[in-house]
This record gives sequence, C-alpha cells and structure tokens, in this order.
Amino acid sequence: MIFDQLEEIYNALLNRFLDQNWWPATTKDEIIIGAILTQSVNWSNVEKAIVNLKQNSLCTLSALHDTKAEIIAPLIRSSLYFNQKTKKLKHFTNFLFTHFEGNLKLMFRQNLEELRKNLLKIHGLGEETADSILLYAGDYPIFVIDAYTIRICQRLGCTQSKWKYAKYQKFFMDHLSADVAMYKDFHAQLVNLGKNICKKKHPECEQCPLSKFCKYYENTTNPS
DNA sequence: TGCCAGGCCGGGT
DNA sequence: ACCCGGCATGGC
Repeated sequence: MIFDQLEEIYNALLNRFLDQNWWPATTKDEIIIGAILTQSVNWSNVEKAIVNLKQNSLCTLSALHDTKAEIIAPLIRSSLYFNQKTKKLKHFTNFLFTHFEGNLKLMFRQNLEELRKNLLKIHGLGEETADSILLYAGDYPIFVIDAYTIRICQRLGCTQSKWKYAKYQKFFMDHLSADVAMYKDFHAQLVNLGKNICKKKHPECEQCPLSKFCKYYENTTNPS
C-alpha cells in the first residue's frame, strides 16, 4: 500500500505536542546505557536504575567496564531482567574496549552500515537497541522502530500485519528525508502518542492529532 | 488483582 | 521462516 503522508503525520504530532527533545539523557554513555536498560520496560523503571548508577559513579561505559557484574546488577534491579541487562552492558563495553579503545568517538567513526552490522553481533543488542544507539548517540540517519510505531501504523492502516522491523524501517525511510533531528523527534512523538492517546480504543481517537489519518476514526464517523 | 512496559535470545516446529 | 517461553520489577 502506498502511503505518502508520513511527513504530514509528523508535522501534526509536532504541532500538537511540540518537540519532545529526546533522548532524555545528557551524555552519550547515558544514552547507550538507557537504550539497553529500557528494553521491554517503562522508562520510570529505567530512571531509578540510572539514578543508582549515578550515585555510585557508575553511569559511564568505562566505569561499567571496570566494575564487576555482582556490583552492577543490584543497582539496576528496577529495570527488569536485571541480570540479563547487566550482561548486555558488559557485552557492549567489552565490544567498545576490544575494538575502539573504549572510545565512542572512534566507534562512531565507522560508517552506518558497518557499525550497525557490528552492533547487531553484540549479544543482547537487537535491531531497535542498535538503531537507538546509532540515531540518538551516534547521530546517524537511521529510523528506530518499536512496538508503539508498529501499533500506530496498523491503526492508521498504512502497513500490513506481516511486516517486520526491516520492512517498517524501510517504509519510514523511503517516505521521509534523512533528517537526523526529525528522525529522533518522530520516534519520540510516536512513543509519546503510544503511551497516551493511541493506547485507548478507537472512539478516543478523536483526541488524537492523527485522527484524520486513522481508519478507525473514519469508520466511526462514516459508518456506512 | 492482573497486566503490561520504548526487547532479545534460544529452542522448538 | 514463524512461534513461544524465559528473563523477573514496579505502577496503575
């Protein structure tokens, strides 16, 4: 299905909610740590973990690299699957120190395709986490897909149920200009929308700035 | 109370 | 190629 309104959709979200100013972190280290910790958990749980890491001066990649898993795990307990996530953090820092002297600037000197391929080899980093790191910490022009994005697209009726991550990503990137700041904010807008309005059933779609694009809204206003 | 949040992996068809 | 269980907290 051809759907050429993505830019219009983004503008509707931007007008209604203003710039979301994502990622909620001050350093690139913190963005990467947050990207791993937020897998399948709400951000408030991640925030507690980040605060704990900061209070122990462990919210940097080199500090995590130098710290035993038994120390890290209890600090990030609130982030769910904390033992798994401790390993994931370790896998990432091992990668960074093995190949790039622990220096993110060196890592981000790789081109997008090469680095993405390398990140995906790290145990515990899937497509969404890798792309979040690439976009928000590395400023590469790559669009992040998540569960909210898929849910909203399906509600809009602009995608097909069999589509998976790569297809969604291609869909967005084929229909948008490769603008890093816009990619960052568009994904943020979709998460914000997903967490709030679009989570509800379709009668509430009227409050959603995307209602005029939404197939359910059209169905309810044009029942015939 | 039970459900689900900004996933990912491995093992089974 | 898809499907499913494991991981294992906190807020509504």
